[in-house]
Amino acid sequence: SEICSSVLPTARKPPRCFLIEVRRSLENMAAMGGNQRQTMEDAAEDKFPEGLRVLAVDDDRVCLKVLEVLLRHCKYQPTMVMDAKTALKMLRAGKEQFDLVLTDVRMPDMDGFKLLELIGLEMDLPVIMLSVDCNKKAVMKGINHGACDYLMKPVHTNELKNIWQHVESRRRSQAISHMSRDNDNNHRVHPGTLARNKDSKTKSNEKDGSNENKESTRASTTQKNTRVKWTIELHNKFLEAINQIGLDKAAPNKILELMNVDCLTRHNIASHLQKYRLYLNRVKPNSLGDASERQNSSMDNQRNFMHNHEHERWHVSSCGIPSWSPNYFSATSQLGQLMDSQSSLCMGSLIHGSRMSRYLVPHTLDARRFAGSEDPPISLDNGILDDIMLDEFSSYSSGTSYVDSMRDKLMETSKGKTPSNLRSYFTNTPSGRGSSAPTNGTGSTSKTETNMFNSGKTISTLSNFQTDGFIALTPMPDGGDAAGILPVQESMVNQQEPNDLLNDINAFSSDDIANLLNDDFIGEDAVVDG
DNA sequence: ACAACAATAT
DNA sequence: CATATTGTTG
Repeated sequence: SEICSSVLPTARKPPRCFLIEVRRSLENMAAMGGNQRQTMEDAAEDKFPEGLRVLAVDDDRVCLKVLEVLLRHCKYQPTMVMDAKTALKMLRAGKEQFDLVLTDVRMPDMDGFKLLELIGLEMDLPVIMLSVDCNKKAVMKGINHGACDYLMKPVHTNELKNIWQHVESRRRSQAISHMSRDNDNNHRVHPGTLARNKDSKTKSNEKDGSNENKESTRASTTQKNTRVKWTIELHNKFLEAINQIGLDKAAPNKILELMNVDCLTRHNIASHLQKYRLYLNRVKPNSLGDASERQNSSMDNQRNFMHNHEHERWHVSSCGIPSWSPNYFSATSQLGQLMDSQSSLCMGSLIHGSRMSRYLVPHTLDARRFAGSEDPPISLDNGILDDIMLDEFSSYSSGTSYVDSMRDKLMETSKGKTPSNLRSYFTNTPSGRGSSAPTNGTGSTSKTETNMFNSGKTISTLSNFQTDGFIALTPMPDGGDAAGILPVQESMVNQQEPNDLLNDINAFSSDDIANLLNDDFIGEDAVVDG
């Protein structure tokens, strides 16, 4: 009970027989995964923290040595590694099992945060950060990235003595989820007494037994249930496949073949396809049009299809942008299809245009490639986007940057349709920012954009800016609407996805907002790491 | 509590 | 394979 109260103070309300159940689950787990865990649970749970398998990473020899000594002093079973990549390799190889990872933050090559992130993506392991840097921002970064603790460097034994709690806590939450499933089964199949159930379990009976085996093996490998993240990239492949086959003929297996992505199964695709079809129905409930029409418009729809997804990591991550609930968009969608198709772009572009992209890597697939290639973790397969990215990073201030040209185009096409003061937004730099800032160009663009579309409303402060402005991007109250933008797309892009350009425009604005917010609210360059 | 997503069951 | 249900997450 002591543990319960200290480790799980905020846990969801515990089921009735919480303690009993937890204990039972733990016993089960120990029994099942015995091969791998013999070291402890099996033997005696009371001296649990002993032998905790800790993987410690630090590039500094001395620190590492000290750490090792301390860890041993705590009777853990430490494995020391000098760099993150090796650590990752070991974890991936899965040859040795670990209960916890302890990593320094500042390391050459791959830093602790990256390691943390990859571990979070690929496996279910508590990670504790170590650093001399005790400023709040750094700590927050660690926490945001999913670290379960952040210890200041020089580390003391007392601190290390406690780290096992994280392991236990995690294990426990696993146990709880198993437990609830067990409960369900029990209630459904035979509402017998607890004792009886326990008996039946030890006998390892047919149905329940197999189930549990599956679960426990999975749990014992410490691999997460591979949950596929349908990133933009993946989804694009998916769409490509569907377009080749034809929506009506598209079936999971065929799609799988065409997509040629090794981390996907037929089921994954089936699931996604299901969601996709539901989505299409939602957007176009009465689409009785012929195939070709459907194809074309599906192109549009597909863009917004993805936009609900990846927000989980996204808002947590760099830039400190407040999260826009994806629902925000859908909730407002009474405004109609037009908005529907455009609003999505915002989200999509957020993902494309900003550094966030690195969170969107389909995990199993290319964590490897990802880890190997240092800088831009993914290459967006779309040429335009690459260009944008380049522009974004290399030629901000140049007079011929993409931004500038876009601004010009926008100016041109929107002449006369927008209030006269619009022009000033294009030419003047936003008041808050120094005119020498490299992001200047984009800054003004975004401001322009939002203001343009918002011309009817008032945006008085930046804080309104981020929400109001974004929504305002889409619904254009009068006939002036997209007309100002679409022609531009056509003239500049001859790709199959004219919306990409629009997308990219938004990408800038989103990124800008990020920057603006950063500068104005956070003051320093937030969490963005090189 | 709820919605969206993805896995899993039918 | 399509569809329904379940589990997980934010």
